[in-house]
Amino acid sequence: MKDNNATYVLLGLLSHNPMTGYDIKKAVATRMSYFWDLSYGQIYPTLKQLEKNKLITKQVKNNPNGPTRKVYTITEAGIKELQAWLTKPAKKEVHKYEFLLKLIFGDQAPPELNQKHIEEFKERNQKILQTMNAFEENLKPILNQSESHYYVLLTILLGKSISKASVEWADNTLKIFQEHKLGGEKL
Amino acid sequence: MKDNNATYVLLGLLSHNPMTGYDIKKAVATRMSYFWDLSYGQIYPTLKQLEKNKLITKQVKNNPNGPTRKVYTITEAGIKELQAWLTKPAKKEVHKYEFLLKLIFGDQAPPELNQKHIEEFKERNQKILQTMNAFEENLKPILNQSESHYYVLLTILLGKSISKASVEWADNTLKIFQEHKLGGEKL
DNA sequence: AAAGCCATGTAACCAGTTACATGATTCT
DNA sequence: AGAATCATGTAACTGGTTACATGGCTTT
Repeated sequence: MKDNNATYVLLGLLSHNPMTGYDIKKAVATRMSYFWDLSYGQIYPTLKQLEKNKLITKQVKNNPNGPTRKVYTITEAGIKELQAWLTKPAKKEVHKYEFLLKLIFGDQAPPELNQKHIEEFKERNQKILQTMNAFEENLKPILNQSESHYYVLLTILLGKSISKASVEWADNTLKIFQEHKLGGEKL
Repeated sequence: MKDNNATYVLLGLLSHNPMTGYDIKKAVATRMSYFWDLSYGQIYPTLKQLEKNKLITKQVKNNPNGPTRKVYTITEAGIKELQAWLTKPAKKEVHKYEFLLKLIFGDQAPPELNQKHIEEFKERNQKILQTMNAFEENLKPILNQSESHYYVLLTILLGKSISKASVEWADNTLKIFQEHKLGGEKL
């Protein structure tokens, strides 16, 4: 049994609801969009492997409009596996900020270009903030329906804080760029 | 010529100073620690390939105390390649928060465990904050020595803002956990 | 004496992306 | 009519990690 994170994302999601691979993709792309990602190239093979290890079971449902849906349900053994993983300390966060890679070598580029990278970073974060706010609004009215919603909310709140801090940094930095430009000097 | 990011990290660093593979590893681990990482398994093969493509040149320096140092210097063609890459828009940021993956499935675990994950996240971010503050202090006195230092500073400031926001989120979240525990209810 | 740093590198592996293939239904 | 969504999946590739190998010097 492989113990990569993809495995536990699937087990975790299936611990809430039986789902198809397609559903899982969508669930990750929405409620985990800020901090995780999974492609079909990971999902389908992992589902197959989890089934083989009896951590999930499959029900093939005939679908009149479209291909047959394969709905997966977590087993007792699957729940145990998930819970065991939860007790292990989390690895440290991994970040890849390609734009910072470009900015840190900014002395090799015209200031306008550096500014453009910062502006685009700002826009990406504003978009994330909007998405997170929308999730939060959707979540609020159903918060009492399931304990799991509280935990989803917590992850959204972190996404919001970080995006907000990122937008603020971008604003401050752009201001500095602007001041130096007005003065006619190089940064 | 491959155009993965490792290539441009090396070109960028070498655009500031001639360096060995070992130096590059250390430079990434310090000034880029917040937003990038490279292993020797990427560095040495990439250096070889960059040399073959004449974007960098190698000087073998005999080293009395230890193995021979291979110092790499960027060429004109290398600078051009770097600058061309800088003009391309940056890909969006990639984040992996394994602890959020554990937290989002927190309904499958005892509250103390979720709390522990948050506390460890907080500690990681406090450590980063300390490191960033130390970098900032080291940078301040030499800020005028080279334009590139300003750009390094900007990346440090973003790292600081995000870590600060993360610590604050952790504090707020832990407070909520504490309140619910005192009240005897489940979260 | 042992741990850690300096300094090189490779091979095997694991993680993750992308492009492709298929095809019906539903929305604009 | 065309685009998007539903729904499955694989193969080839790229990116990145880890473990190993080597060995002297320096610090505790």
